[in-house]
Amino acid sequence: MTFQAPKGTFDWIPPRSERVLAVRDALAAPLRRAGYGYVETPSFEDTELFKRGVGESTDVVSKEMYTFLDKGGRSITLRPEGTAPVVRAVLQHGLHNGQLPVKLWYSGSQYRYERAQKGRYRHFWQVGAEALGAEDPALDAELIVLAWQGYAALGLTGVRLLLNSLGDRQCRPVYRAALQEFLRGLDLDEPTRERIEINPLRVLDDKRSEVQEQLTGAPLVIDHLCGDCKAYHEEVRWLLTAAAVPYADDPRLVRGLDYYTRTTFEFVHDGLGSQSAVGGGGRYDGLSEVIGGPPLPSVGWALGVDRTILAMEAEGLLDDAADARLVDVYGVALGEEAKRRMFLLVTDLRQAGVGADMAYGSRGMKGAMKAADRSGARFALILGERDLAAEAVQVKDLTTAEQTEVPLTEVVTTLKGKLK
RNA sequence: GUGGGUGUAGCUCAGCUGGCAGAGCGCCAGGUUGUGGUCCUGGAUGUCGUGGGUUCAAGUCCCAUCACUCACCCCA
Repeated sequence: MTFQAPKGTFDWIPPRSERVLAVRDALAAPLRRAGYGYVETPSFEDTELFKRGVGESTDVVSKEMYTFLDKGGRSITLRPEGTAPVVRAVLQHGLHNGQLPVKLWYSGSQYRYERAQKGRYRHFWQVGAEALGAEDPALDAELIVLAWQGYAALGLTGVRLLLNSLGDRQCRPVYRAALQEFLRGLDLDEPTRERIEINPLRVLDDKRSEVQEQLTGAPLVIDHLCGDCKAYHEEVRWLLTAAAVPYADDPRLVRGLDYYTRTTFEFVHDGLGSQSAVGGGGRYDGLSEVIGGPPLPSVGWALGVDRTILAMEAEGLLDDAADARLVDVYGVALGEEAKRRMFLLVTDLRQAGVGADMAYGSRGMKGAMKAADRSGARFALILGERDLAAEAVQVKDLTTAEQTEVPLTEVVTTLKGKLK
């Protein structure tokens, strides 16, 4: 009997798993430099938080949540997204009672019950950022710039930024009604007709060509923005241009979650199979109130870690051989006494900050050297009876095959010097 | 939830109109009893996804089932 990872999930294993850490670090670094503090929230929350925060009309809530009753009869849901939990944490701890905006970032697992395909899994990882409690286009622009810098730091060149505004509580309802009227006149299937009444903006996102063809004359949000929203949007665009972040206006860009208002954006890439977004976000001025808090206009984004790795793979940015190289030094000991001494030597090296591994088990010289080679280490340390007698170790450069004898007492400093 | 494709060694896959289970890579060992990578030789590993059916005989044909995968819907 063997087990496998649950349907729709997968494992990160070496060497590729190194990229998970690297991507998280690269995406988080710009945030830390911009004053975002780290927040970690539970992987599960009260189901009601998502129902109200994300919106009952969304697919995420209506069919993609992992929901169960705990032993106390409480309805619990594995988080399908990170924003609502962060807002909940901010409200719970009163962070918004201090200086605003509250700037936070997070990194963690998300769960959605969906049919898996390339770039879309039931368990996935995101790095997210939220700036809460301030209505300022500079904040929207700041977040977009920080995400852009994160992608750039990873070497990605194929990420494109799509930008739109969804309006606010003044202009959005007017637009919504106009769009509904237009959509009701189209020839659409039943599920789509239902969507017109529940969440009409999402119809614009339909990928089917027979639907897209009919949408050519659809009213656009951008034409219905009120004066405030228009000015806000123009300022965001101006700041992005000034910061030299290229973007494309996409008047059809909408988002799947109900809480978005005004600024909406998506980072897209062509290497994700049928998916297109590596990251996305926007402004959510009404979310706090929806879950019982005070008005707290905010903006944020979430970037998919596994999708970012897919994008990097598509651009040929992954180097498995380099990722497999974990140590710089590899010990090869011959005989029991030498092995004991090598164990201490390797421990000393690690203590001194030098990555070191050694051959375990009962491999012969040849096998141990082979292991040294496979480890990707630059140097092999060879220690046998002769060397022990001489109180020395053979240091072999595996790239040049050059070998020198170094006194045991000097090995650590010698290697530290060579690896500088 | 719906549709297509694929399940054979650790990995990538071949296996024709049914007739002894295969290759490459990887792994282990030897060639070299203290030296890796290249090279040579040898070796181990399979419930051919699972269950049933047809047949003298099934990896191969039929049915069912499960898994994986890609796509739709939707989304990071």
